[in-house]
Amino acid sequence: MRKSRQEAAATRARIVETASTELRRQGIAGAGLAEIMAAAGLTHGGFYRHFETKDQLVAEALAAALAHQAAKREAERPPLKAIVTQYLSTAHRDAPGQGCPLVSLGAEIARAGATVRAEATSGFEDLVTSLAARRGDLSDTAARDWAVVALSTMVGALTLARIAGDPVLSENILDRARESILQSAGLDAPASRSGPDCHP
Amino acid sequence: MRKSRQEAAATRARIVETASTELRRQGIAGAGLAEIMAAAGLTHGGFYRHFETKDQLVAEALAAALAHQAAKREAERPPLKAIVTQYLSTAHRDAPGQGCPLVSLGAEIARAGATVRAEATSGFEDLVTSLAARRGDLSDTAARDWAVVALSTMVGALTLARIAGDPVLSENILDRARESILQSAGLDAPASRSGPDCHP
DNA sequence: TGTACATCAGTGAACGCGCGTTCACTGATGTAC
DNA sequence: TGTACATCAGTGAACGCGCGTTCACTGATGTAC
Repeated sequence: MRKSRQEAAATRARIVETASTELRRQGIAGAGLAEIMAAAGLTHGGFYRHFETKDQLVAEALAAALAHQAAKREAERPPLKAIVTQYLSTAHRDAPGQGCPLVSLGAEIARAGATVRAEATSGFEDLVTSLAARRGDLSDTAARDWAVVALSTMVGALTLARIAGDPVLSENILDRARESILQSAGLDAPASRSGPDCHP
Repeated sequence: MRKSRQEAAATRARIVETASTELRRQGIAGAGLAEIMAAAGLTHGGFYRHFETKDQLVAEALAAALAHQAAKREAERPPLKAIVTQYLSTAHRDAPGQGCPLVSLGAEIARAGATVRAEATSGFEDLVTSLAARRGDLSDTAARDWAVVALSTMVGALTLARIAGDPVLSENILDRARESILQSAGLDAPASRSGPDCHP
């Protein structure tokens, strides 16, 4: 049953990829190794041919999730407005398995070991840098300061939007956060809450 | 070994209180019933004299945590600046067991059942109302909109500050978020990053 | 007010279950000659 | 290039452990007369 080195490497990458989705979907404590391996089309016994512990897989899956999103930003080079709008969309809210791990795993990362936290911090820095780089109108320092606050708002709003049961409230949180960030970046006129037809 | 009704009610309240700390400290999945009961000075067998399931305890403990903080705001009536400053303090960051459950349990609440999410949503609304009520300079609608964004920033910044391993980075996140929120409320002059003595 | 009995808060042992981890085994791959 | 043997990716069963939950039991509390 031995597989070639190439196949084994592909299997390993598939486990990391599957884990990065399952962990974001169910949380670190909520996603079991047997479940992850089954989702990758394998039995759980083979896990330790590739990883030393679950913690190692968690760290690699988190890094993969962050790297995947960083690579996408690097390839597509979306403008600031697109990044913020996509982050604060209902699509992102409803697909935690493909979304930002800082939100889906936030509190669990904060409780995790140094390796996992270091990966998350590195991903945080990448995101801040990506946002700041799109504020050509500001000095580097001011751009970074702005980006730290913008990302905080994005992470908090997405967390709260996922908690809110009422869809109207949930969308309202996303909308207000998006408006505020875009406005603070000079990308959006202050919104008229009642729409263009409020005066008869 | 039977206890009086008064003692039993006190025991029940003690379990909820202990759980509200342990759950925030270790997460919903991370805090076991035996551990919570032991922390409350009891054996785990008696748990089901007071609660039907762990989920019921989680919902009550979450409600208790949120109600405790709301009662404190109601009693002390802190000004807006105090609320924001305390929320975004290193003390709050370093004491998740006593802190805002929307941060320590955020993603887990989002995955939880309707009861738990409804409690969290109600606590979120209370916080938004508390913040908005302190913006006498704005209309009700504008105040609420501002409060939703401010709370998003607070939740996100505290989450990220707990993830960051580097204490300098962690405090920087809290500081930038606090400055931004206070400035947007007209409570703080735009900070000079280099301090008052930068010019010799 | 005192007595007899039912209630039930809390204990401690046990339940089945799924967890992360280990291991004997299989058989195709990789290596040495 | 072909053969002999070592390696090891993946399987499937098993490990100990802690989980949420159940239960027989104890004895003080609450209730009925």
